[in-house]
This record gives sequence, structure tokens and C-alpha cells, in this order.
Amino acid sequence: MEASELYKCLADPIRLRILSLLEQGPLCVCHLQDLLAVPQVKMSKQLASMKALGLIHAERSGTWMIYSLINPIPPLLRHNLEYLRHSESPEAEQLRCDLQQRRQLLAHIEKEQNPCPAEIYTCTCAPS
Amino acid sequence: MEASELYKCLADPIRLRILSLLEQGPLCVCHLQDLLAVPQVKMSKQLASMKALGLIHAERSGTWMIYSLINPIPPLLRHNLEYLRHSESPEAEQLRCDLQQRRQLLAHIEKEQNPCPAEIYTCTCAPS
DNA sequence: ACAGTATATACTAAAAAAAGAATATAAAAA
DNA sequence: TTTTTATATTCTTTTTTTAGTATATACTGT
Repeated sequence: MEASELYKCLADPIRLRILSLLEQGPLCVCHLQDLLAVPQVKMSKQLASMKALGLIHAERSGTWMIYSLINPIPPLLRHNLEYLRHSESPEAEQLRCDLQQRRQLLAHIEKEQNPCPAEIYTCTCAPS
Repeated sequence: MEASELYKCLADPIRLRILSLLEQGPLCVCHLQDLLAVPQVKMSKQLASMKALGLIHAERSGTWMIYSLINPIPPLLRHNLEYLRHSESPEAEQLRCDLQQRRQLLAHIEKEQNPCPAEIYTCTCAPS
């Protein structure tokens, strides 16, 4: 994977948020859709493009497709995600907000035994 | 400057090389052209786009335009340039090669009192 | 004023990326 | 087998980015 290809991924806010979420662990497409509020076609295509680069991979589980980051995570990606996670920009705040929503979603799933909830909690994290 | 805008800059190899060179100090357009072997129009437009973002600025010196990175360098850019400079990819090698050519060019300019040499030394740095 | 050099801009064409609607596939449930 | 759910793909349109040619500007030296 060339650096320029990775940077092209990071240059799109949705792709960046997907990568940031997947760094914490695998997620199915419908959860990514819910978390990022992105239409199905768009999500599917963004995932397909990053899969084509070899940056993420998919594994089927029933009707769901579970996407994960490749292992090991490309160092350049890891460095950037780590940097953004600790920085103070609005985009960084968005990423932290996403991760909090992800945690709430996972907690919800575990409690309700409902693998694909239509509604997830709204982000309540205050801008730092 | 949004992170996605910066990433878009980094996603183009020529822009990345320009930023990497300018991190070491200001350069005039014709030197950038020589160092990167890029046609005048293309260089001028890439510089204009990054100037529009507020990432670099230009100052006139006679007929020449001297471009510099803004100060302070945006931390996200600084981190990425530093990371790339120490990594082992072909792109990273290219950046190091550019920096070496830059040093040779500056030495040459200083010796010859010739501000815009048509020919610069070829890069001789071996892939590490 | 005139010619030359360095750089920028305007305009146009070509290529690449994104968006959207509709349709297809694959598995699960009825 | 039919229906439903989740996801992918195809096809078309729109937008964005890049490339190239030609022209303009700004300055220097004559």
C-alpha cells in the first residue's frame, strides 16, 4: 500500500471515521451505517474501495458482513489515528464521539441481544 | 486547515515532495521545478492550491517567487513528514533523495553565485 | 520603450471520484 | 418456495481533479 493511497483514504471524512472505528475492533456494515449515518450504497462502496486497497477485509456472518482492519495495521495509519485521537481539532472530536457511540452501541447490543438496532444513542460527549 | 484538506495534499506525490522540501527551508519555484522535474504550469498550480489552503506562502524576490511553509508548521504535517522521513517505503526513499538533491543544489548555488541553474546533480543516494 | 525571464492565470479537455437509483445476490425466516 | 434482510454491483449522472496550451503579468536588464 502506497502512502499516497492511504492518505487518499484519510482525506475523506467518512473513510477516516470508518478506519478509526475499525481500529477498535470489527463492525458489521449496518452498524457502521448507523454510527456514521451514511446511506447503504455509499457505505458499501467506501468499504469496497478500502478492501480493494487491502486496508480492510470482510468476513460473512449470516446475512451480515463483518469488516476489520488488516493485521498488523499499517504503521502510517496507526500513527495518524493515534495522533488524531489526541489532538484538539473538530475532526478529532468527531472521532472521539464516534468511538463513544460505538461503545454505547456495543453495550446496547450485549444487553438487548439485538444485533442490529435501528436506533443508537445520540452522542453526548461535549467538545473538549 | 482541516485534516482532510491536509491529507488531500499529502495524497499527491508531487505535493508531498514539495512540502517535504519546504520543511527544510524556502525555495524558489524554478528550483522546485528542477528538483522535482515538473513542468512550470503544474508546479505553479500545485503551489497555488496549497497557498489557497494557507499551508504555504510566497514572497517575491525580483522575478523569483520564494515559497515557504507557514510557521508554525501544522503539527499533523510535521508528524507525517517526520514519520515518512524515517520509514522504509519507496516514497520515503524518494523524499530523502529529494532532500539530498536540495543540499547539492544549495551548495552549487552558493559556489557558483548562479541563482537558477538549469542543471542540478542527479541523485546518487542508494536505496537504504 | 523593448526584449527576456520567471511565474501566474484562463480556458479547455480529459480523467478520476462521488452520488443515486435500480437491480442483483446471498443467507435467514416464514 | 416465497419473503425478508443485509449487502453488493451496475449503470448513469454529477462533481472534482488533473493536464495542457496559450496568454497574461511582473520584474529585470538593455
